[in-house]
Amino acid sequence: MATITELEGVVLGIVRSLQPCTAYAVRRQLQASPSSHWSGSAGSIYPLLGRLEEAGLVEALSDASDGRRRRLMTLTRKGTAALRGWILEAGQPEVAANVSDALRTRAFFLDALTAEERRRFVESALEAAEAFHAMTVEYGRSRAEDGAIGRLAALGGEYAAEARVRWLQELLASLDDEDA
Amino acid sequence: MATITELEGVVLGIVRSLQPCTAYAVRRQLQASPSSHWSGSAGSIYPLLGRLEEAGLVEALSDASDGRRRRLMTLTRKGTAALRGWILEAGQPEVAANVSDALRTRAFFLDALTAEERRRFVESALEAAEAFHAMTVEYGRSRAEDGAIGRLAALGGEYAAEARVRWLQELLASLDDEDA
DNA sequence: ATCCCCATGTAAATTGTTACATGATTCG
DNA sequence: CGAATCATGTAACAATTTACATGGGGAT
Repeated sequence: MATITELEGVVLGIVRSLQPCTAYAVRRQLQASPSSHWSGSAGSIYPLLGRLEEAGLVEALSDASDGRRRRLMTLTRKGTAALRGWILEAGQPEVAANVSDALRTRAFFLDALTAEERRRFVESALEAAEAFHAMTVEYGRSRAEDGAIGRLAALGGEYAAEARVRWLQELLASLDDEDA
Repeated sequence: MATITELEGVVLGIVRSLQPCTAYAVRRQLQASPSSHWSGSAGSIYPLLGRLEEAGLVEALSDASDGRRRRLMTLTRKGTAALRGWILEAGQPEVAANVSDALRTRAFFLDALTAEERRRFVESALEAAEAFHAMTVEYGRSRAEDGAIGRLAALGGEYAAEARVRWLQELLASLDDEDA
């Protein structure tokens, strides 16, 4: 069972939760996520689903009953197994280490700025982080409708967003100390 | 000033903090990060620094005084400006939304698993998340030597890792409730 | 009618990964 | 003297982004 990529895992998971569904519905779901890590562009999703189909992980059923041509996707048994395998990789150190945060990344280079710019950075980053946190909360609410697991999964994003706000507040406070 | 990519920003920042330094030193710095988001492979860094050089953001000084041929990189004034511009993008919503976490991503699809598998997922994920948290703490200690800003930046990663552990502990507890 | 959403795709360009290739130095 | 580390690169491949191209349905 050739290992699948992150995006492939996500797409399998979305297809399973919506099946039978169109590629377009998968894209919308991706775009609804507060994280912009994947664009959910047509150029990524259609070729990707084509690969999954060729590999026998999803099956498509063409339908044009209402004039609109569609391809309705479903996971095959093999696809379900691949999805489960991918989820259960979670114990591997590489998976736990696969994190990123563009805001935090920038903070590592703060000494390239003047004290004034630094303050501007932290203030605007804090604002953006708070707005993002609000988005994760909103997203959690929408996910809660899909059951307990959806809510719990979204909670992880809320906690992370919350932690980032707290961190930036402390950064701001320590800049104040510096000035004093 | 054409906007630069995330990895380009990071590389500019690292070069600035170590300059004059080799591409190899930049790679090591990237690889020392607890996050595996970028591999810091030769295949990414050498071409990237080539592009930055061509764009006039970094300058290279060839040196082979001790027999080992090296190219010592320095930021140009233009490179410093680009770095500052990149850092100060932090207020934009897209930057704050540019986050990812492979562990959390998988949790969204937990209902594809049986109750038993779910428990296995959370237990192994928690273990991996704790190990990762320990790595961030260790990393923070090493960064602290480079001054207050380095320590504060690393703290963001620690908080995020901490929040993830907390979240998984709650997930585990809610699975227990479910079983009972 | 016109605009927005549904729906499917392709093409070019960029970016990054793995693997390969080479060679000098340093440490045990 | 052999292994690890320093050091620089390239080649083939994979994956994704942006932009383009097309068309039907439903609402105002």
